[in-house]
Amino acid sequence: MTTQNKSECPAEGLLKLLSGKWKPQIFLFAVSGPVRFNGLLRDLKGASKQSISVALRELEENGLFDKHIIKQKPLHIEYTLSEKGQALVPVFRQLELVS
Amino acid sequence: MTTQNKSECPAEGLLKLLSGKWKPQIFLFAVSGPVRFNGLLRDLKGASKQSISVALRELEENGLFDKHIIKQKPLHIEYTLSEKGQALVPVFRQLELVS
DNA sequence: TCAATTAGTCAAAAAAATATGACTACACAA
DNA sequence: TTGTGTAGTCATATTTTTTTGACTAATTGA
Repeated sequence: MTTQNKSECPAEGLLKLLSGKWKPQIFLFAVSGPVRFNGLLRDLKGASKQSISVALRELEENGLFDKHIIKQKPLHIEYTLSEKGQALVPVFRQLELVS
Repeated sequence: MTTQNKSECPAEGLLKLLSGKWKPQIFLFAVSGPVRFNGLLRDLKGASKQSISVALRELEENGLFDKHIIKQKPLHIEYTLSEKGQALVPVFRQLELVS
């Protein structure tokens, strides 16, 4: 750590987390249902594997998404909104109203 | 414009605007009262003139802050939350609750 | 008139975020 | 055993954001 970040806006971390490139879109997709790596790669025109990978990891590490390994038939991984993630949905809606 | 940005999360622009470096802190200060360029330069340890200048301009251009030229005694400029800016305060509070 | 305070701008450098393209590894079907 | 789909990683560009430091310009106090 540097010298220490005194004060700070409490919402800052969350704002940063949610504003990265592709994050809002990924979040929006996730509101409608589970999201998958390759699906996003197809749907988000212009997004790279790397970006999607990083976005999903960060969203998961910060507890907004849950990562589920589905051992069924095709064997794949699903990302879904966690409870904390769900709690953000109304905040997003409010944000839209302000725009 | 490039090819065109189809879809998009409606809150995306606002998220981007608010998540830039120093922006959340500046916003937080503004909730307590008018903010000024040199005041922020003093209070935000590590922030550069440039960053503050850009942040204030962007917040103003996007209608979150109002810029007032105070012709009184010391003659200075004050930035205050606009109505739209005020409308964001409860959103920030909600955001804090989620964290 | 000299120095400080106000509020910036500008070009260039440094740092951080994203994209590119190659590569890995497992499962399944033909 | 070759090919397809799954889900990535990694090193290296490229792009964007932020910082640095020099400079401007008007106002005020001494």
